[in-house]
Amino acid sequence: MNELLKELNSQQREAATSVGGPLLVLAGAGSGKTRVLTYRIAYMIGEKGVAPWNILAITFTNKAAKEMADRVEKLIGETAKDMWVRTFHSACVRILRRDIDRIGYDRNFNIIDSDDQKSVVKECLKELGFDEKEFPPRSVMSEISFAKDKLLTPSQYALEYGDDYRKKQIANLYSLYQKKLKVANDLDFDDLIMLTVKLFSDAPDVLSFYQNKFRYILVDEYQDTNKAQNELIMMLAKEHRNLCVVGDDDQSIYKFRGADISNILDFEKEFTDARVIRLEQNYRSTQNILDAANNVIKNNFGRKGKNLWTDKGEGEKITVYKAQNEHDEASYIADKMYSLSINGYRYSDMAVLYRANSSSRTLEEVFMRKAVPYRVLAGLRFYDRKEIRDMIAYLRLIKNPDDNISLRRIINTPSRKIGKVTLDKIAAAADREGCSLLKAIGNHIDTLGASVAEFYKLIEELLVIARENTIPELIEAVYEKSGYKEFLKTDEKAQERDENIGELINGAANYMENNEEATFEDYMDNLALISDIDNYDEELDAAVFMTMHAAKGLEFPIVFICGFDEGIFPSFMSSYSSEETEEERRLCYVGITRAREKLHLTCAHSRMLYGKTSNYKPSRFLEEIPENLKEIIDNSPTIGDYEIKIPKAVSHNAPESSLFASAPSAPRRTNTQTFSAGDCVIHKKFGRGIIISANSVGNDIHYEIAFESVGTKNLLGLYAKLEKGD
DNA sequence: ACAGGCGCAGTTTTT
DNA sequence: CTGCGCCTGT
Repeated sequence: MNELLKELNSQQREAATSVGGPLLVLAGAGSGKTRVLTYRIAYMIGEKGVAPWNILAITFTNKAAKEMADRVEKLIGETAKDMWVRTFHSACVRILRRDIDRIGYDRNFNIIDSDDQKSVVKECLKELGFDEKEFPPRSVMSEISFAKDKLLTPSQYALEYGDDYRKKQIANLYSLYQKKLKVANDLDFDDLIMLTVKLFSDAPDVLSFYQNKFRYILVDEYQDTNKAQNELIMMLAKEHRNLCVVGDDDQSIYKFRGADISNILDFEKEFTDARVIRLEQNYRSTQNILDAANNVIKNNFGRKGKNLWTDKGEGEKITVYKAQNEHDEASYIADKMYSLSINGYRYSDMAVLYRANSSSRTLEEVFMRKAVPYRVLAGLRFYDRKEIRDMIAYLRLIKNPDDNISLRRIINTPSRKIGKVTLDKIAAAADREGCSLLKAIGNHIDTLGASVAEFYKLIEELLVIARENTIPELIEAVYEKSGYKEFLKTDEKAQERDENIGELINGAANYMENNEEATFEDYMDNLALISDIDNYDEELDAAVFMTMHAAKGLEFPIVFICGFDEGIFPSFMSSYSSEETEEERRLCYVGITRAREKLHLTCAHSRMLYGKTSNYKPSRFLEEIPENLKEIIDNSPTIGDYEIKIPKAVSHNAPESSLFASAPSAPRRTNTQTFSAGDCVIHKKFGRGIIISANSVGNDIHYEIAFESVGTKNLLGLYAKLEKGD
C-alpha cells in the first residue's frame, strides 16, 4: 500500500489518505483525479479497515463508474465488488426498487427516456389545448426537469412561480404530465432522484438504513450535481459525515441541464470543518497550454481559484490560424493533420473540437475530399434509433402492461390500421374506468374492431413467451410476431435496421452471460440507464471530431479547436448574461486543457451559417490568451481583397474553386507529374509501391497504392509528393 | 392512413 | 441550409 502511495504527489496523497470527515478536492484538469479516487478507496479498505460494503462511490456516467470499479478492483481485487460504484441514477433505481412502495408507487415501475417524455408532454399540450408554438415541447420538458431538479412538486412549483402567467400554465402541464406518468407506472430520469429524496424524507427508517450502510461516500464530478442530487448526498452523509467530493468548478459546463455550481462553491459553508485540497499539478499538458487555459479562465468571477502548472516544460506555442472562411479553416486543419501524419503522428492522436455539432459538416466535406481519415463522435446513439426504441417499447409494455406511453408508441407500429379515432375511444374508456389503456382494450375487446383484438392477442401471447423464455428469445419473438420484421423489409434502411435489432438481441445475450442472476427487470433497468453502447473504437486510426462537451475527460496529443469567433464561441445564444458567458469560458478552458502537446485554434473571417454568409470577429477568448503564448498565421483577407473578392463572388454564386484557388493554405502543386495504374512510384515515407488505381477527384487524383513495406494506402496526388520509381 | 409540400427555427447532453 | 412539424390532398 505504501508503495502505491509513492506514486502520488503530496497533495494527491493527502487527498487519498484524509479519510474521516468532509473533504473537498478541487482537482484541476489532468491532475490525476481518478487516480486519487481509486487510491483513496484502496487505502480506505486496505489500510483503514473500512468494509467495502460501507462505501458508496457516485459518478455521472456509466463509463466513469465502470472505469473506477475496474481500477479499484485492479488494486485490491475481488473484494471491491461489495462496494456500490454507481451513477446517481442507477443507485437510485436500486434504492427505489426495494422501497418505492413506501411512498405509494409500484415497485415494478418502468423508466422512460427523453423521447417518451416528449411524447407525453405533447399529449398534455393537446389535452389542455395549448399551442405547441407557444409552448415548445422541448422547453416545457426542460422546465419540468428544472422543477424536479429543484425538488419542486407541481403544486410547490405553482406556489413558487404561479404569479408568472406562463409558469402557471407550465405548472398545469407539469401536474398533468406527472399524473400520466403515475397512471402508467413510469418514472423519468429526474423522478429517480427526486423520489429517492422523497423516500428518504418520508421513510426515516429507510434513510437510516442507507446512512448506516454508506458510512463513506465519494462523489465524482461534483460541480455537475444539481440541487436534488446534492440533497440526496447530504441526507446520506449527514449521519457519518465521511463525505469526499471531487470536482473542478472551472469545468462546470452543464448548467443548461441543471448543474448547480453553487453546490461545490458552498461546500465549505455546508461543512465548516471541511478540509479543502487543491490538485494543481497537471500531468497532461505543456506549460504553454496550461498558461493559455489559466489566462482565459482567470477572467471569470466567482471561482475557487486555481493555477495549473506542470514540470513538462514550455512546449510549442499555440498556433492561431485566422482563416478566410470555414472551408479554408477546415482545409488548414486537414492539411496540418496530413503533414503531422507524415511526421510520425497517428490520426487517432488528433482531435477537432467545436462548440456545436453543426460544425462537423464542413469539416467532413473537406476531410472527405482530401482523403484524411476521420470519424465523428456524435450522431445517433444506438439506443436512440427508432427500431431499437420500438423494440424496447414492446418489452416495456410486456414488463409493465400499464405502461400507456409504450403502448401508444407501438400500437400502430408496424401499421395495424389503428388510428387516432380508435385510440381516442380507448383513452376515453380508460379514463372513465380509471385503468390503463391495455386494460381498457381488454374490457372492450368486442367493440373495438378486429385489428385491436388482434393486437391484444399479440400482447397476451408475448406475455406468455416472456414467462417461459430467455430474454434474447423474447426479443426475437417480439420482432417476428409483432410483424416488425416484415414491416422493416419495406424500409429503405432495412438491412441496417435489421442488423441493429440483431445487435440488440446479441447485447441481451451478452448481458445475461455476464449477469447470470439477472432478471428481466434488471435487464430493462440496464437498457434504460446504459443508453450508449461503447462503440468508441480505439484501434481505428482516424482523427476524431466532437463537441467540447463530449471531450470532457478525454485528452489528445494534438488538439484543434475551430470556430473561435464571436457569436460562434462564445455562442450568441449565451451573450445575454455574464453567467452564461462565464460558462462558455469554462467550456473554452475544458477545450484547451484537452491538449497534451500542441494546440491549434482557428477562427474565420466569414462563414456561412443557416444559409447566410456573414463576417465574424475573432473570439474574445483568443484575445485573452497572451501574445507571447501564440503564434498567429493570418490568412484572413486584407481590406482590399475583401472588397473586391468576397461580396461579388458570393452574390454571384461563384464556384468555390475560382474564389479560393489562390488561398495560401491550398496545397501547392509542387509536382504536376501524374501516374496511372501499374506505374511504380516512390513515396517519401512509405517507400516504393505500385499504383493499383488512379481516379480524379476534383482537380486532384486519388491513388490506391500497394507499398512494398507498409501495404496498401490511399493517397492524394497533390499531397503525396510521389516520384517515379523504376 | 399516408405522401408530399410549405413554413419556420435553429447550442451544448447524460441518465 | 437543414430538419421537423403541420397541413393538404388522395
